[in-house]
Amino acid sequence: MSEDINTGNCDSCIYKSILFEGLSSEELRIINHNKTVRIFSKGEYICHEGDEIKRFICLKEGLVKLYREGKSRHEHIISIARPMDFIGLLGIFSNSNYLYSIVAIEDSDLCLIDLESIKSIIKSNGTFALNILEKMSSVSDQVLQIQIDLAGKQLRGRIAYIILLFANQIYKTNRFDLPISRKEIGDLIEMRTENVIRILSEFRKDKLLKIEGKTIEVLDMELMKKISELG
Amino acid sequence: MSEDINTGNCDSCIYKSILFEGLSSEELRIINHNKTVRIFSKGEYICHEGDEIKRFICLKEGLVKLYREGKSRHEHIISIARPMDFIGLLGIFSNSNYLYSIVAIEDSDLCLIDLESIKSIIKSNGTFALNILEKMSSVSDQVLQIQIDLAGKQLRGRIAYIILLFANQIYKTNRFDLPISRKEIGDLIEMRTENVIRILSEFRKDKLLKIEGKTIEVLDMELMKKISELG
DNA sequence: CGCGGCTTTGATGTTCATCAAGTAAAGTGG
DNA sequence: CCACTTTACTTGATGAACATCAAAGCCGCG
Repeated sequence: MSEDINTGNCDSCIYKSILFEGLSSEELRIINHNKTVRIFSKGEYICHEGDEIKRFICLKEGLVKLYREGKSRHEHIISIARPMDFIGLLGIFSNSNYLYSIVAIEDSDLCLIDLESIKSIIKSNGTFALNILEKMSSVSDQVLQIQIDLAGKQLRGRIAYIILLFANQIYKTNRFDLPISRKEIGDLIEMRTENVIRILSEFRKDKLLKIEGKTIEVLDMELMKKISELG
Repeated sequence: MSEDINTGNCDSCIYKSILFEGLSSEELRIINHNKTVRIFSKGEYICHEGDEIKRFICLKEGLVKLYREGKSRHEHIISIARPMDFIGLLGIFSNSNYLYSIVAIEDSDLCLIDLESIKSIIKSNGTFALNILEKMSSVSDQVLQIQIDLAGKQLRGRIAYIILLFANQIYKTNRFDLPISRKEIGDLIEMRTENVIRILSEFRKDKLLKIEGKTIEVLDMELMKKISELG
């Protein structure tokens, strides 16, 4: 990783006040000296399923997908994560190797912090420990919640659910550019590409959505919510 | 809860060496004074979806199911948990109220520890904090893993998966009594009761299983594994 | 310019939920 | 303890939902 850089100190980091609040200057120094900051290009792997977990992954800017290769079938996307989603916490304290791969789906700005340093600070700083605990609990909840929500729905409901997730959670606007392909949507909500397309077309014909390539606009938010909930 | 009791000190508890190892005698005293030990009968609720989370739930003996009421559909069982599964850790640090209900499906021996006491010890004891972190990471992983595994399978594969989970993970024997009804199996792996029965019958006809009411015996473990993986 | 991956639509068959109907088992009240 | 009610279990038939197959247009990239 010759292109690794270590610029800026943690004072200017968005995570300073959220994750590292209350750390002593010595603890911050440890973090600062054991981190790597780097931009990952769209499509680049941040970690591979099976790799040893050595660093705590912090997404500062961008968008990533976290997925697992199915043994029998195609890949299954577990989560699309933004900064502040703390997706890097998933499973890192119970496994020595990653159970999934993480790939940048937009150019992304990452901070990789040595995991042993994090652990040593957890041991010495209870407030930090509780903070990490809360974040981990939260990210696990969120990811699990989505899996459970999707499990009970049929295709139209799943598409509505994921469209709303992009519109309300990720981009916070009715009109946005899908960051992933139709095929990847299928991998995310467990359905065939053809059916993703078919149902998007149906929603277009029913004036629920306006679709231009990757650009989606939600026209009837209320009906969309109903389909998502009941579907 | 007039029947609450607080018998035995933590020294004789199965969790002593696993969860509370390294606690000072003062910390153990806090736990001991802020816990409630009680037997919950089969069918009894341990917590309800929506209840405020006040206590850390420790399953000492027995079997519980953790589930969520679907808004539109029937209930969805998230996990069947034994002692040592640390199911009580799911979501308790990120929510003030339970996202699910927990019910005893066998007579179960529980220890309920005041959550604030646990949190205060986390703050003062880093090793304990890291220990909790590992257990939480582990239980989240396990639960999520099952949801993801099931998502990609069709009915025969799901039934095989859940039968193997009971045989290998929970009871660790080829022959066991199902602790839940056919309907509950359906709620656990997201399929209709009728199809649970139908596929169990198929497996019986194909000499994969021997079935007598609730008693199940796996006759062909290898083929079962294949169906589970490929299904 | 041609190749491969993404997108789209249509046709077809499989998988599964739903409906229906009946038997067995388990709890309930007199 | 027995009639009664309810709940669990089981099988078959039917249609809806969905995967799969096929074919063609599109787009970006070497």
